[in-house]
Amino acid sequence: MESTDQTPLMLFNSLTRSLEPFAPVHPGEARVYSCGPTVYNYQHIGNMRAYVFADTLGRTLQWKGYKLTHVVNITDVGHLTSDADEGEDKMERMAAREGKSAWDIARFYQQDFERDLARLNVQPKQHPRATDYVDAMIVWGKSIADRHCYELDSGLYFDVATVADYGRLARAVTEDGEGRIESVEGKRNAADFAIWRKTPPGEARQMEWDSPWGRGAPGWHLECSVMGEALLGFPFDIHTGGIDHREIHHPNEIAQNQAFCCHAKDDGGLDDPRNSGAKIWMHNNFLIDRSGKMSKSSGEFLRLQLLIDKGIHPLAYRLMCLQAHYRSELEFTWDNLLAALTRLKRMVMAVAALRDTAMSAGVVTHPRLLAALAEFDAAISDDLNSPKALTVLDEVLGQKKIDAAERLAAIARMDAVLGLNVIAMSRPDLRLRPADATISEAEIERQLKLRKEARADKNFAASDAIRDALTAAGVEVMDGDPLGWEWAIRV
RNA sequence: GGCCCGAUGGCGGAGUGGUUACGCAGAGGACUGCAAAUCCUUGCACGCCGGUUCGAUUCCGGCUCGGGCCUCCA
Repeated sequence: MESTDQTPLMLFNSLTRSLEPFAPVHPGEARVYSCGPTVYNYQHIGNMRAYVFADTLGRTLQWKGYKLTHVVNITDVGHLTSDADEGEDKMERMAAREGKSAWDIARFYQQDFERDLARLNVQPKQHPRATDYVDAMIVWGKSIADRHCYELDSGLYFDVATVADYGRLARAVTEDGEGRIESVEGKRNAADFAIWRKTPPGEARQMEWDSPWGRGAPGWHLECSVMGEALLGFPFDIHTGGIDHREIHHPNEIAQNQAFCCHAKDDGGLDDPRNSGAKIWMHNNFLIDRSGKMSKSSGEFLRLQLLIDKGIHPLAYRLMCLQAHYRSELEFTWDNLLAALTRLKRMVMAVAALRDTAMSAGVVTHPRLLAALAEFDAAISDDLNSPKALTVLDEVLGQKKIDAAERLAAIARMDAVLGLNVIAMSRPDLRLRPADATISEAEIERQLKLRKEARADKNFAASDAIRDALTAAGVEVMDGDPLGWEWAIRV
């Protein structure tokens, strides 16, 4: 085994706003919980950045030799469209719109979500559903109710003043001020949140359960605390989510965890990393779309399927994400996505050329390659600097004087972290048929055969006419390329 | 109104107290009937004003501009 993975893994902890060395709670293991989607609709490509990030984190932990346990929850309990205890339940609203049950809606969109994960080469993870943990949530609620909660007509509320350091993660003082949070009548603190929401008298919901606080549904922060504890045990190593969760959801989750863990206010608070449930809290920044199509409330929105329909391979999207640091905002543009697709294509071609040369992956012994692996390790160990790690991969691809089998081995190791699957893909895999294509592949091949004959006869007028016709049909002819042709991508 | 962040070449995006990525696009070359694809080479940057420093794109302050969150959101 090469000694290339010696750099300590440094991760940015949002709780302390600083880089910290990863020190596993359980020797040799890494336990990670990533906030998953609410499955009331399709996920847009902005949502998916969080899972590409979480997956890259998981792969990095594996590269470092840790046995990974990774949970991505599925929120299938409908949350209200507003946090002010009013508004519709998102799940039930969509169910009504589509004429299905809320349960069917949840199953359908969970399936779609998991299909997108697979397309992005996200490694399989545990996907617990909130509805399967309602009993556990009630048990949890009962355990903290006396010391930390109070009951109102609308439900059981958590008193954030009962735990130390509330809101440290958010770094924001949310006391009064001119906040726009509409306070629920009777709440002790503006930031108090529901542990359990009672179904209003006279109403009935598709998803509701009996509890000591009446029939209703769990508050939306509770499920993550409960499933995280149930599947990973407190404290676990890393909790991830989108940066938006840093302000409300995760501070509330932490408060619940503190209440569950210690039941005392002077327990060291969040200075003791065991009290927050997870030791490290990581947040990915947003994918920004200036066209405004990232918002689900806008009706039409960008999702992975749309990219695929245009003939853009989903791993180009993954590469686009990896080209930026996860903590930086990333601007989505079609140009940027296409740039990533071109880069991916060239990487795949370069690796395929290596596979043609080398019988099999070799053992990495060349000093330059060992140095490259060390550089790669240093890059990802520096809070997952994937853009830099990618340049190392590019460099190895360009080291044409070094033995192909050795390079293949080094690339395979890097690819296992990046998850781009360049090690196994070949050029035709990237040639996705656009949804609006009209000409068949067989017809394209037939036309190209005719064109080849015309060219052999030096009948260039005929061959150019065929090419023009193919171009009009959205097919790009490439004579000097073994692949022969490609779909033209129109965005 | 409150809290916070950013400003890097045509676009995207790393990084650094002194020589500074990388990708895509562009340019030149090889190849080609032409074009495309591919390969090789390559030009281009660090918002403005001060300060600290031998030296700042990198540190500090101010300004301008942009963005995010405070409301379901990755």
